[in-house]
Formats: sequence, C-alpha cells, structure tokens
Amino acid sequence: MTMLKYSRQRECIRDYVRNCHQHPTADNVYAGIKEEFPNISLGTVYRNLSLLVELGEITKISTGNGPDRFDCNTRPHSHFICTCCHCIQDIEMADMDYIARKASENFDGKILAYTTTFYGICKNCLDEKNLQKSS
Amino acid sequence: MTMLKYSRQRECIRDYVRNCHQHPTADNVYAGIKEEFPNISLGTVYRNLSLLVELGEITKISTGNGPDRFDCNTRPHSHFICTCCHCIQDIEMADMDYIARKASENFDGKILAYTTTFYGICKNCLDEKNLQKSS
DNA sequence: ATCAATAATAGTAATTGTTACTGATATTAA
DNA sequence: TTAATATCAGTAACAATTACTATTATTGAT
Repeated sequence: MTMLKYSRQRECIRDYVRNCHQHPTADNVYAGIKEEFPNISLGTVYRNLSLLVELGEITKISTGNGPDRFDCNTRPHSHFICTCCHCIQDIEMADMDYIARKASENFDGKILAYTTTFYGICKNCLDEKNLQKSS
Repeated sequence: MTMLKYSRQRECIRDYVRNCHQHPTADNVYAGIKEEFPNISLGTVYRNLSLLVELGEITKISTGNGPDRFDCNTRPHSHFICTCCHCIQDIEMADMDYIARKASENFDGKILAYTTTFYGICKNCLDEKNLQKSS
C-alpha cells in the first residue's frame, strides 16, 4: 500500500457523493463539482471514486447497462432500478442475511458478500401512468 | 417486430451456449465457434446473443466488472462469482420469492424481477489455499 | 520556513466492451 | 426462379473507463 496524501479534489468528491442521494454517475459527480474545481479532470473523478470505494467510504453500484453509480450509503442494503425512468432507490430489508445463510446450505464455496437488485416500476412512473402497485 | 429468418450462425451460437456451462462471454462464444465458422464476425455473435436473450432462450449476466456472461439456464436462479478466479457458478435457492415479497413490504414501487449475486471464494480456490469454508 | 520525496493532478491518449453502419449473401414465401 | 428482406462479414463508431505524462500539491524531515 502506498501512502495516502490529502487532496482537496478528493474531499470535494467525497462530500458531493455524501450529499447526493440520487446515486450519481462519475459524470454526475464531475459535472457537480465543476463549479468548485472548474478544470478538474474526469480521470481524477474516476480515480478518486475508485479510491473512496476501496477505503469503504462509498459504494459502487453496477446497473447492468449504462455507467456505474455511486452510493453514500455503506450499510448493507439493496437497490431498486426502475426500468421506466432508470432511477435507483435504496431498499432496506430486515433480515438480509437469511438469503446468504440459505444460499450457503447447498453451496460448497465461501460466501463473503452478496447484492440483490430489484427491477420494476417506481412510484412516480406508476402514478404518471395511473397504474397500481398490485395490478 | 420484424420476421425472424433462420441462420446457421445463430443456431451454432445457441448450441454453443447451451452446451457450455462456464457462463461464456461474447468473446468466448466467438472463439468457440470460429472452428465451424472461421470468418464469423464478432458483431454477429453480439447481435445473436442479444436476440437469443430477447427470445428467452438464454440469459445475460452482468458481472459488474469485465464483459457480460451468458447462461443457458433460463430458470430463475442466482449466481456466485469467485473474487479469486472469477469463475461463475449457479446457485439454486428454494424460496427465492421470499426476498421479493419481503422487499415489497416497505417499498411503494412495483417489483417485477430481481437478481441476487453472491461473491466469495469458490471450492477450487479454497482447496488450493488449503482453506475451509468456515474459517 | 525550506527542501526533497513523492502522491495527486490536469490533460490527453489508449483500451475495453459493445453497437451501428454498409454492401454482399442467404433464407424465405410466392 | 424470383423478389423481398433478414442476416451476414467487415469495419467504423461509440461509451465508459483506465493508463500515461509532465506539472503541481502535500508531506515529513531538516
């Protein structure tokens, strides 16, 4: 491990993700901190986001299509991705570990982590289309 | 929808994925059928894999880093990704729907699908390192 | 405070995985 | 057999991300 030096850019990037609850992309972060650092490089944003993920200060969400998203919520939780507007929402579940325990039962490897991603239509899109959650 | 015409290339691609249980990448498929179709195009492989996914004949797995993988198993199941050798294994779980029901309880959108991906060390890697599943 | 060591930067080029385009070929229904 | 057109091979374009390089900023020791 190489020693870590302070950088104002990294500080700013971390704060931005901390205060943004829309699960921003690297590009969103880049655009968002352009005001404070007009000539920051996109590479710097990517590098620091990766670093912050390594440090466990933020997490990365792979959506399956489109760019990765970042999340200030480091507690274990799931994500919901709306197939309509592509928004991402956190989903908290009571007994998440149940899944890992259950999966371990018939698996001979060592399970260290897992993520669950839900897909569907978010509240906003349901409302816009006058649909019900249960229809 | 445009009408679907037969193609030997698509047949071959489907058969390859059907008989390959290593969750191949598009590149793997490309390399694997080069023998039968020496001058097949990588674009053709991508196009047909996407088409087969649309038709529900195979499924696509997004790994989060690295290329997408494809799976001949179309029944609902989870995946385990080894962080050591990067292999992917299927994990069958008895009551998977429990998760979706549980998640629905405190969520106001409409959940239509979900995937769970487990991360850890596979049996082979555990053995090579003389490690135990429970240590 | 000054300095040397080096981590981090801005800017840019390269890489990776995937999709789009184009003219030629293969499949299909009449 | 023919006409219509889906698919093809080949290649170019694309989006997201990473790597490179010369310069700047931070740090710990003088």
